[in-house]
Amino acid sequence: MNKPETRIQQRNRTAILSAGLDVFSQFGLRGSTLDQIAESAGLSKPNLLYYFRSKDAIYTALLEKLLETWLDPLLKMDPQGDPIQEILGYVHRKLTMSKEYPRESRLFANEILLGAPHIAEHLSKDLRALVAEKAVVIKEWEAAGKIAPVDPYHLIFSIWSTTQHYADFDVQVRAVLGGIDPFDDAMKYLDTLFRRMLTPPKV
Amino acid sequence: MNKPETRIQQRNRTAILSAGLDVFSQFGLRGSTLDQIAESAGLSKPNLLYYFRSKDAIYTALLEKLLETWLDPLLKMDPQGDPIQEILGYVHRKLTMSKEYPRESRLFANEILLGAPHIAEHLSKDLRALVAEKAVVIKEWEAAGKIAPVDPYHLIFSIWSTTQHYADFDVQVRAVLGGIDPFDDAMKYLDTLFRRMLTPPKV
DNA sequence: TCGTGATTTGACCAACTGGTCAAAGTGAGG
DNA sequence: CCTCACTTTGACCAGTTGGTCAAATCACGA
Repeated sequence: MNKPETRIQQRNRTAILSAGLDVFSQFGLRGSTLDQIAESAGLSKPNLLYYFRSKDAIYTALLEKLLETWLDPLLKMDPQGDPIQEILGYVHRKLTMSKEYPRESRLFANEILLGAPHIAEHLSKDLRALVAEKAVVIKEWEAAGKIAPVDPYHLIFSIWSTTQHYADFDVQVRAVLGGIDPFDDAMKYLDTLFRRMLTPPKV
Repeated sequence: MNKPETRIQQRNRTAILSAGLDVFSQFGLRGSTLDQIAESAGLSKPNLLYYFRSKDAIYTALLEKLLETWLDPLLKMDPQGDPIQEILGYVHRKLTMSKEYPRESRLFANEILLGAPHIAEHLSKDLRALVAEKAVVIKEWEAAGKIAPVDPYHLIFSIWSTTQHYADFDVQVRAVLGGIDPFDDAMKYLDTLFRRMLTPPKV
């Protein structure tokens, strides 16, 4: 049923999504115009709309593609691994994503900040299920005495917030630090923070 | 020079700012229209513009008023107080603000996410100075052995991010938790998180 | 080389939106 | 009750923007 994509289609769709990511992450959905995206993609506006039905379609396609990538680090947290290493590894991966993919982080943040109208369902289904599953794992680690007692949901929220902060609030972080690159120190700090949080008290 | 405000001016300006906060925090600057704000304020559009020069003027006025309120909790951190109590008190106040003033938090978050074009200068002056000052205090507490060694800047970032997360990403938090009010558990969790982070190791 | 479907575009449109303005309405002090 | 400054508004405008369309151009297999 699905016709295979021609090389031109592939190239142009990719260019449009890339341009869309650039523009949407800077100005938000309502703040971005088709002309901006078209120019950034090196295409004419009608040509954009030949590949995507509407502005919203570009935005939605982008979000959906993004969601997988975004959940992947949590998915990779291994129930069989060493608990503290697994959680710290998750923090590490998440912070690295903030550094490597700040545009994606900001696009996502903007969507949620404005009420997540395009992905509400996804959040309350897939995301919720995934977090619930990992929360169980964390509770088991706790029961086994491998980590200190902790609310797994809020632990995850705090990992999300602290790591994404360096992408989403980048301007503020740099204003406060005066231009020093924050990521190295952030990694050390967050490692310490969650290590102290999770290390079981000596008996 | 400044004429005193009449009662009508006071009432209407207040109504406009309140409506602006409501609308801007939901849709962002570009996503909000004067008509929306006017309707929400119970005024006609030209009447809005009798009180504020432009849409941007409403937004800017709102941001400036907000900034004081926003920094106040950090300002109140007392160098003379008990270190751990002071920092945990700050966390507490900040989370309470997320609960009581989510619109303000989201408005602020949106501004920064989009590059903080209206308050960039403020961030790199006032905010930066305030944080630097408090960082010194925290370092002194550390030197006195009252708290565990910690990077004061990233400590503050992590307090901002974890507390504001409950306002800014409210939709996501509630989607994951399935409607349970997050704030009580969040308070317990964050108290634990920062207490474990800051409690000095036994010698 | 040709024909056909895929691709591209200039011209255009309707809706929306920020902002203006002249005129009408209103209320508090004299 | 009158006046004058303050307040309010309907009508309007110009720029922007998402989206359409018919016609032109291109690319590729036969």
